[in-house]
Amino acid sequence: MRADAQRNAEKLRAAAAELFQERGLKVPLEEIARRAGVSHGTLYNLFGTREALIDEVVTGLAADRLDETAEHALSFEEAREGFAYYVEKVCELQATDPAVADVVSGRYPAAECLMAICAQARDAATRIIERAQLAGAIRPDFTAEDLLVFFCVNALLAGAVADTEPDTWRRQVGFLLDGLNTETAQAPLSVAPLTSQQMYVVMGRLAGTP
Amino acid sequence: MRADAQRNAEKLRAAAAELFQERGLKVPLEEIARRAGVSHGTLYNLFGTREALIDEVVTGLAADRLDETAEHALSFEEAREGFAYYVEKVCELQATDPAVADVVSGRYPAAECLMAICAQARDAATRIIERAQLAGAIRPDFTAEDLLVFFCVNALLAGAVADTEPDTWRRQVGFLLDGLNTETAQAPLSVAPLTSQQMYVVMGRLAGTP
DNA sequence: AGTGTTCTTGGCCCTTGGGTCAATTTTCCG
DNA sequence: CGGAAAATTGACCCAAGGGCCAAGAACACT
Repeated sequence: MRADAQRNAEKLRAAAAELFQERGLKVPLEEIARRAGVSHGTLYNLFGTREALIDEVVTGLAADRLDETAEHALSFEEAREGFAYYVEKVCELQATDPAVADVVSGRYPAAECLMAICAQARDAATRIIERAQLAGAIRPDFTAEDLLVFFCVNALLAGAVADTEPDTWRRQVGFLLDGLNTETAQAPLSVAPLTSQQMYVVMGRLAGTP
Repeated sequence: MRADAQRNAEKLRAAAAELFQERGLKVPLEEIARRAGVSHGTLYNLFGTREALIDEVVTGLAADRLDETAEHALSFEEAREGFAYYVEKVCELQATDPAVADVVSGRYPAAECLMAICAQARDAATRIIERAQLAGAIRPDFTAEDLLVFFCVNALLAGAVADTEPDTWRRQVGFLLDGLNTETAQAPLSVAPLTSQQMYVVMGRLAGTP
């Protein structure tokens, strides 16, 4: 790869990272090219698809913060508090960074690294949920799939309110957390939980991958 | 208005009602015209905008069923049961009829009748919630705005799962209902409820009216 | 039936965004 | 420095949808 191409790729990665964080992963490629100061043809030359570009920058965008959050959640003495922390913190990350919202929502299933991070989030959720359930802190019929679907939905809500009421999503999170307590009346759920595959399908549709 | 124009308008209303129920209020106008057997130019002639067309058919599409649901909810002896019935039933209507989902979500704020129905739903929600709160059945900090926002979010979820897992939304509804019980631990909410105006803005954005 | 009014038609333009490609420019290396 | 190889450019194409409008068809009144 020639030196100028190398430089352009770097500029594009930087511009993409910025714009992804500002406006989410579906920002027009053309704008990324513009911010990088190259023509959009060059972007297609160097990366080919949006997914490839995502894969090169998304780790730095989201993985670290998500991992940290999960780790910290598991370090709480009280499993319930750890769980509540995890849910709120992930939602907060989504609300403050559209790129994280899109990553957690598994938008762009064709982006391998993205989906890896998404799967990782699912695993972390499983561990945190199971720990809380073993401690008798949250209802036993709540699954990681339920939580990830909730995250997707929260991403939409948080995105919708970002510039006017940036914190309303916290109310819905509050209702959810209270609905998961073991003490709650807990009318048994009438519907089976989603499988992992079903969850990915649902998330894809929620994110609008037609 | 000439007789043929009258006939065409009727055919268009019928086609619109059908397609709105099948695919939601944002179905391409061009398809409505095609199903009605006229050119899309005619549709623009007779109605001008999508909103005008919506206004002429939406009452029949949604108002009756929503009213009935609210009325029935208020006829329960137990306020809590009435409330739970209302939430589940509205969500079910949304899940089985994309047009209802769009109406409740207040998509197309420019459509007067639509917004009237939406406001009516909000009033009904207020009455049902207040009754349940007076009976001590649900938490006092839950507002009609919270519920309408939840409905919007549910509309998105239900739409996303309609053809594969048409009932998953019931799980999230179950969590919400359990989260609203008065017995629940009820960590106080950290965020103020939305005002009515704010709610409409949020709903508009959720529905994707840019 | 004639004739003026009203409707319909379908082609055309606009916008957004993804994607392609021939011609041009830049780089690199002998 | 010169020329081959590599990269860049920006014009162009496509698709979906909304919307406009001049020409022609249908209607209705006399």
